[in-house]
Amino acid sequence: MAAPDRTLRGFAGYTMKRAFNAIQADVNAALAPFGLRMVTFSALVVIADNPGLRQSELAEALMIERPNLVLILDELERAELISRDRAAGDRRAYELRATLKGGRLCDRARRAVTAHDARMTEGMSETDRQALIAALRRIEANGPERQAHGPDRLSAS
Amino acid sequence: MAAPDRTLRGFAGYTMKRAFNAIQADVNAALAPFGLRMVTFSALVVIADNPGLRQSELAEALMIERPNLVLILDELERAELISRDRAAGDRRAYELRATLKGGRLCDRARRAVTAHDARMTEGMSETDRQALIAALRRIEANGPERQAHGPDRLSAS
DNA sequence: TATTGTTATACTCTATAACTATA
DNA sequence: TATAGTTATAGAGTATAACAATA
Repeated sequence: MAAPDRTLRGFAGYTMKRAFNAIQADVNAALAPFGLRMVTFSALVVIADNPGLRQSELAEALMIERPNLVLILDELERAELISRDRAAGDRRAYELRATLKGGRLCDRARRAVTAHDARMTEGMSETDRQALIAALRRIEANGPERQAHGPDRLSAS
Repeated sequence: MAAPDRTLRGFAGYTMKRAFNAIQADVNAALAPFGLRMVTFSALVVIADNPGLRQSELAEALMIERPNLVLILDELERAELISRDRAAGDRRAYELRATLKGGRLCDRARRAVTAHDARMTEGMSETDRQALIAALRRIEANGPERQAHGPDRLSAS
């Protein structure tokens, strides 16, 4: 008998949801030894790559609502992986930086995630893997446009 | 300046999460006029394609835990899109079927989702689209093996 | 007045244990 | 004893409103 979900398999969304579930389970298992989850790893990498980044900039980069980012950063700060320092020019804001410990953990976790990524894309050529990422970015770009950061063009009701 | 998340962009998982978020928002918008969500649509399609399917079989096909499926089916049943009939041979089980109304709505919703899928993959060739789905299935297959449905081979602790 | 970070809160999704009725 | 469906519940993840401090 054919697979019960054969119709759904023709849709990119359904197949992507199943693939992402597999990825998420695997990457969280890969990150657990470091005390990280997918979202805390993502935040740590972006902070390490962009010293002095503000929380609101990080929230925008990761498409996380500001309130939800607070607990994520609390977790990283409690583990002494990042620091929140008052910004010099604007005393409302914090500048985020990875600590020495955070930078080291980030490097090790990155290698673990690189190995995880290779495991999940096993059997695909590097060209296929790049094509996959390009297709995913295309889909993201085709999605409903995010609210612009500039002055708003639509007057809401 | 480079994108703050440039490192993460090299990982399939991060880019897939963002692409899936875009897809989910768009498909739910496409399904809202039908009173459906992604998961209720998926359940309805599989039921329509497999008349007489049991709840546990549907749960396995969609990788939804049985308890979570109950409310989804309650919702479809309340909307008179599916029926739950006691199975003839096994009075514990229910046989799921789409009602006439459910079948019609399913057809219309499928067309809307097909249009949504085309919108999200706009700019990609049909070959690229098929390659994307193949890559996603490969990733799913590379994931942690699901528990087998046959006799278990591992004795749990 | 607007913005940064925060608190409180609510809603969805998901996972597990335990129950019932059947087998 | 095991299975199908159910109930209750708890944990994530995510979204919005409102606040204090600052601009």
